[in-house]
Amino acid sequence: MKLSTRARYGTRALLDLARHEGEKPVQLKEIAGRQNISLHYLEHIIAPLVRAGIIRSTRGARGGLQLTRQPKDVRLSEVIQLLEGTISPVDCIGNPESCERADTCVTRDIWCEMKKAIDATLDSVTLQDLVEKQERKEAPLKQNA
Amino acid sequence: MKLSTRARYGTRALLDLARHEGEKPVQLKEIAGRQNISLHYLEHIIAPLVRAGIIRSTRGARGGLQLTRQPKDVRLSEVIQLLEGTISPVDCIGNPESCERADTCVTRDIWCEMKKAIDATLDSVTLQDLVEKQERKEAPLKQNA
DNA sequence: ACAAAGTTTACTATTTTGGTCAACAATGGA
DNA sequence: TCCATTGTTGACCAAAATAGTAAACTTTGT
Ligand code: FES
Ligand code: FES
Repeated sequence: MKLSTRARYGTRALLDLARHEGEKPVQLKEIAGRQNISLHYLEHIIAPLVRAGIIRSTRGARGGLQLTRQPKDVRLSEVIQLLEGTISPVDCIGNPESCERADTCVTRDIWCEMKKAIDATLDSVTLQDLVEKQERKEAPLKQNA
Repeated sequence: MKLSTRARYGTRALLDLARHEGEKPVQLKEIAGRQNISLHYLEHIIAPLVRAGIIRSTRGARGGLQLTRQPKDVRLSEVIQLLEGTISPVDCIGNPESCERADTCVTRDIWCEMKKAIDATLDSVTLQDLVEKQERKEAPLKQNA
């Protein structure tokens, strides 16, 4: 029950992108540098997000990445789903055929509830939430003043 | 974010044990047979449960396994914890040192909430719940009569 | 044309998972 | 006492997933 580095790096990259977005696209290289993630590896991680249309990319000189939606409209549930492939603790949730006698299996119901709990948690958080949280954490002096 | 077979097999084995408990110990061989799990593999899976004292084992002729507590006092959270090692989606929940700058990391907070959600779900289910659920599923005719 | 970006494919090393096997230890019964 | 039976342990192994590297390729602005 571990999250892969893809999910963690990807989320951080997306958060980084959200925070540094402006008129101009943000280069993958910058994100990799700031987040201390291998550029080559990050390319692989970002790919599914681009394919899914969460990120728009423009190649060539002065190219880079941009979010296609506002951060408040990007839920972590969707992000993790794309990065992790699936969040199901067991395969038979998605396709009951993977286990024999899935219809009489009682543990399956429990794993199913687990998935729901995870989904609900991730669904309640948007990229905007993360951005705001980060800003609060990075400006503690202002809070105390 | 997948559960290992150890967690799934182990839970099923424990459920099987709870259902077939009587005066005499239940043999690992029987459980393996009923649940269609490799005996040798199941030995390894059961081991941490014995070590943790959830199961009492007696060796030798006519030996076998017995629960040390009533099924209603065995929570899945504890079982999965033992079988899976940890339920944390990331290491830095348990030991914050594993990530650098864990104190300013906002994604960590999210993963932490995920863990809480999972824990809560598993904590709300006991072995007894599973047994009852199973019995309801296996006797649908009686329900309809 | 050229340099600067992202894209894609191929490859690799390491770790985790999911087992198997065999020696061993303890126990009850003949 | 000895043996069959049952659980315990540690060594070992193959396959898959994970994490990462490298390089060729495509697109685009200047
Ligand atoms: S049906 Fe898949 S775990 Fe039981
Ligand atoms: S501190 Fe561990 S994920 Fe950020």
